[in-house]
Amino acid sequence: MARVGLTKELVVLAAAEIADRDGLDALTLAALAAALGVKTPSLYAHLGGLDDLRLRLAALAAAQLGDVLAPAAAGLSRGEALREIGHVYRQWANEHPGLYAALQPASPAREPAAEQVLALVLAVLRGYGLEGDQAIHAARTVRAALHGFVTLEAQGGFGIPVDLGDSFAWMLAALDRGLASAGDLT
Amino acid sequence: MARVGLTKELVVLAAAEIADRDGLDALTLAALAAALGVKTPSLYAHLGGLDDLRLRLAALAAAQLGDVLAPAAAGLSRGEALREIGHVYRQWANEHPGLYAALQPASPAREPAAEQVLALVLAVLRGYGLEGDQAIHAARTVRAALHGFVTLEAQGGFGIPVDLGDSFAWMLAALDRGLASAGDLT
DNA sequence: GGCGCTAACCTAAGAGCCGTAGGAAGTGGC
DNA sequence: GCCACTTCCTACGGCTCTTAGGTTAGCGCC
Repeated sequence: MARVGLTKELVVLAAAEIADRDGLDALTLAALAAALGVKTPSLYAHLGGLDDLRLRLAALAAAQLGDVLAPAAAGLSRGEALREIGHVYRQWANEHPGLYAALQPASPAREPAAEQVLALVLAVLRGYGLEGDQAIHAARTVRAALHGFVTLEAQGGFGIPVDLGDSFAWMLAALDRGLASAGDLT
Repeated sequence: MARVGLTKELVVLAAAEIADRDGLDALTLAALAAALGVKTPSLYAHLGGLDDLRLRLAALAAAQLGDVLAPAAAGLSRGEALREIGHVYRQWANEHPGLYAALQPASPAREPAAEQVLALVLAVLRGYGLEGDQAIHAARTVRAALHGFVTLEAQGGFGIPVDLGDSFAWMLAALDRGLASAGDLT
């Protein structure tokens, strides 16, 4: 019986590929096992099951997203930083639809990366003069807008034939103005 | 064999109740049949199957959401209208998590209601002086923010103990300022 | 009032999914 | 060379949706 030589890492990476290529729903243990040249039960040597796989995938996704976002805003401030973060976020989500979908629902597995991203966003918001609860409200606003846009885009939720890149840039500009005026109000 | 006397409408309403109470994932044909006091295959007399049920649920959800949104902004303009629409949207989504989830992914079934809501939003945006592509960008911005916030809230994606209602109101205010300044720029 | 048709409901069965149990075979340490 | 460990297997159970085919309840019509 030819051994394939799987490891947890290989299994999760293969799962990520399936999720990104065929959609998160198409990621079944049967499909994953087939992609690895193995029978389904063999996966249980490396995984605790489907739920465990999903958690690992969420952790991988959170780490990857954190890694691409971390350097995005370096040396930039306010509008430029927001725009850069937004575009990197959207690009990563578009390139990794399966992994992005795996981030929901929130799970403890992505806590560390989530805090990293939050810290990054809060740093940018300080440039707008936003701190304390104001900064939390603003961070949630930015996150909701980015997540909402990217999610709707992935599902084909935007029907009208107007360029999505333009709309996204417009949204980031509007957010910039909204955050700037919030900072001025304090 | 006591007949239950099902109709398509009753079946879909029962499905909506299950989805809102137990989550959309818990809505299986077996669970639905059990709730109706019937065996699973009997549902196929009223439905085309699980996919068909989901489409009908999406249509029901779109119609309901359209109905609560339609009168929300009556007689109001700009900031007030945006705030009112936002709060009604969030409240409905919070009260009907299963139905709200059934709206995704986009399906032809919700087209009519979607256009109704879009027209409503565009009318509000005209108050900001936004028309044409600008209005489309703005409508997408508003939709992304609302959808993102509500979705993250439903999944418990906001971890920090700062009041969510305050954050939502803050977001709507920031959107108002962002849209207002966009109108000024034209 | 009784017949027949429609449709609502059933049982049975098949394919696919996840997950568990228990056994065989390859691989590294002594 | 042998033993222990790990990987991988077959076999099975229970759940899902779905189809096929048969039975029965109730309404319209003669």
